[in-house]
Amino acid sequence: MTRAELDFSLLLAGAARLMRHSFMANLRDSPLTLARARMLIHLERNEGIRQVDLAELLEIQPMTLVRMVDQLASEGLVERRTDPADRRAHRLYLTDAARPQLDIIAETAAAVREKALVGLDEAERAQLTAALQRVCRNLSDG
Amino acid sequence: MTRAELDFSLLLAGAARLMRHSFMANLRDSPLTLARARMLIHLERNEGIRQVDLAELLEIQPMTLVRMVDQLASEGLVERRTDPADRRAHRLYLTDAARPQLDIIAETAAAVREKALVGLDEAERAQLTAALQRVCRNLSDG
DNA sequence: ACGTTATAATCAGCACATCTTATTATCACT
DNA sequence: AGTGATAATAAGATGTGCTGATTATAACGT
Repeated sequence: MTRAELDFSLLLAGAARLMRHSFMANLRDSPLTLARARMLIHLERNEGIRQVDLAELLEIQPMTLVRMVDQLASEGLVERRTDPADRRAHRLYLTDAARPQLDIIAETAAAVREKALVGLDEAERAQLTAALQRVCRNLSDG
Repeated sequence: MTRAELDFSLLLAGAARLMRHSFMANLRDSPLTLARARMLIHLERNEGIRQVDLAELLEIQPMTLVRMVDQLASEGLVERRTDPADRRAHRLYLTDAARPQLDIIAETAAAVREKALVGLDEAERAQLTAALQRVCRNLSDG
């Protein structure tokens, strides 16, 4: 661990990079990536959401979401249905094929979390979670 | 903050993404990015390092580093010199033009850190840093 | 001394996540 | 009916990473 790693930005970026490696290693045989998993999870909790609203939830640009939906749709995990009340809009739904993928995501996330948090007790884990949530809030506004 | 954000992997990835946005916003008029900044910082502390060794330090593939060195060299921030003792190898050096960039990096990192850590006292910041370092160690091995 | 193997860098080509700018269809409001 | 906003998308770019193949050089074993 060099001194450079002590800087917060690099430390956070490094942790995220390592976590993503770990996540991907657990998903080697799956069409999923962390970003796609993130999208599926949000979709599970917000089925029927419009693309523009999901993009805002994920804090990405609508066009970025279009591409991700294209991929997930081509893999048969997500379905676009035109909104009957607004023919400009598409509403997004998970397919049956997506359900087992969501289970895999949950297992993978649990495995990565356990590996990442080895040596931290419950209180420390709660503190870390709370601190990261605070960081997200701080960086989100403005 | 949805329930999905509570999952550790997504929370960490989200925090890193927001941090990177913030970092980039602070560097809008610069040729630097977070990855390039990371490389320059490691280079500052290890001038004359060979590419393969820097790649290992950064935990990226040598080819990935070649591209980054190409970019930084084309911007005049980094210089390749052939190793007199091993004509296969290049040793990397910062140019004078890189020094002010390193100052900018330090300022940007400080600004981002302050924005990210608003509302956390010194003890909480130290805990967060320690926890993230532990996470990095945990995810690094294996 | 020579041949094999390992190493350093690079070429070529790809994948993913992300952006910006512009376009099209549709909606909402006046 | 006309104007402006909105939803999705097209087109094209960038940044960050990968794998596999290639070239030059070094190191080692016999």
